[in-house]
Amino acid sequence: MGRAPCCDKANVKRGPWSPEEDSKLKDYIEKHGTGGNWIALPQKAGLKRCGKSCRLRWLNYLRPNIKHGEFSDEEDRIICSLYANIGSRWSIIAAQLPGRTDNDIKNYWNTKLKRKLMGLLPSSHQRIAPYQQFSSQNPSSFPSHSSLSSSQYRDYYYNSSHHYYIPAPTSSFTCLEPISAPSSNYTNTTTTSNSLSFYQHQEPLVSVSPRQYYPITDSSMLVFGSETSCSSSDGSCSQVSLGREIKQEDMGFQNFMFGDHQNMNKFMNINHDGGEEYVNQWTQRPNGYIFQTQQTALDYDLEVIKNLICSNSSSNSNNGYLSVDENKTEEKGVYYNYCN
DNA sequence: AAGCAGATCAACCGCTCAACG
DNA sequence: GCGTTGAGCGGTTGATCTGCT
Repeated sequence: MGRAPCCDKANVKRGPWSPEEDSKLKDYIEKHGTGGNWIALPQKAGLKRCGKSCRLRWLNYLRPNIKHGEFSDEEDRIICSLYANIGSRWSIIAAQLPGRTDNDIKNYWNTKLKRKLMGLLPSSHQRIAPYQQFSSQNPSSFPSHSSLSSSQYRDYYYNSSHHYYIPAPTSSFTCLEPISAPSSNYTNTTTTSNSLSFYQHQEPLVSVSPRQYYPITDSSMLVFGSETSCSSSDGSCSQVSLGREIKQEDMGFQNFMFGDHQNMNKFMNINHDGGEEYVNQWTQRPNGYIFQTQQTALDYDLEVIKNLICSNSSSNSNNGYLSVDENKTEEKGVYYNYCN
C-alpha cells in the first residue's frame, strides 16, 4: 500500500508557473510567511497548486537573494571539491554557495560541469603531484623535481603509461598539491561567520541540542549544522547550515570517513573569510569523537571526480554517493590541497 | 524556412526522515 | 512503539531553447 498523495492531483494545476501565480505566492509569503505548512498554503494563497509545488517555486525562484546565471570558477571549484568528498549531496553543496539552490547546482553539474571535467582530464593522464610518484615511476624522464618550482609542477599532468609529465590544460582547476595527513593534535580552529557552524572544541563534543553536535557513538550519527538550518534545496534557503544528519553508513560514508586511516579522515567544509578559503577537516579521534581541523585549501582530485562520474553512470548501486574503495583509498594515500 | 538533435532547466516524482499524537 | 503527516532531498522528466544541416 503506497502513501496517500500529498494533494488531489486532479484539482491542482501543474506545469510552468504563470507570473500571476508567482505574484500571488510571493505576496502571500511576504505577508504571512509559510506558516510552517506548505500543504495548506496554496489554498490560503488562492492558488490551485500542490503545496510541494509552491514550496519548490518559492525556494528555487521566488525567495529573495536567489542567484541565477553563470557559475563562477570559484563556485565550480567548490562544487567539485564537495562532490569529490560527499557525492551528490546537492543540498549540502548548495549550502556552501549562497544564493544557489541545490536544483540549480544539480542541473549545472549534470549538464555542464560534469562534462567540463570529463573533457578536462584525458583518461590516460593522471593529475598527480610529482612527489607522489617520481620515485616509483621513471624519475629520469620527468622534469626533475628541483627543476620544477611548485608553481610549475602544478601545471603538469603525469602520463602514467608513458611516465612523463605533460602540460596541464589551462583551466580553473589547477594547482593541486599534496597535503599532509591531518594532524593528530586536537587544537581548536576558528570558524567564520559565513561558514557552516561546526562546533569546534578541544573537549569531546557533547550533545548540545538536537541538530547540533554529538559525539560519535556506536550508532554514529554525525550531525551538521544548527537549528537555524536553511539550506537550499529543491530547495531550501541559502543560509549556510546543515540540518541533516549524516549517518556513517549513509552513502559509503563510513568508508569515506573512517575506512582508510585508523583515526583520521576528513570531511570538507569550505569557508569564505575575506577571500581566503579554508577547508575544515573532520578527523576522528581514537576515542571516537569527531573534531575538525582547518586547512587553507580546497580539496579534490579530478581523477577521483572522474571515477565518480564514471562509476555513477555505469552503476547506480551507490545511489550516486561517493563510495570509496578502501584499498584504493589506502593505495592512494595522498590528499591534494588547493592552493593559490 | 523547416526539421532535427542536443542542451538546458523548471518542475515533478517518489522516497526518507523527523515530528507529533 | 506505532501510524500519520509534512518537509526535505535527489533523481528524473519533459517543455523549451539553441544551433546545426
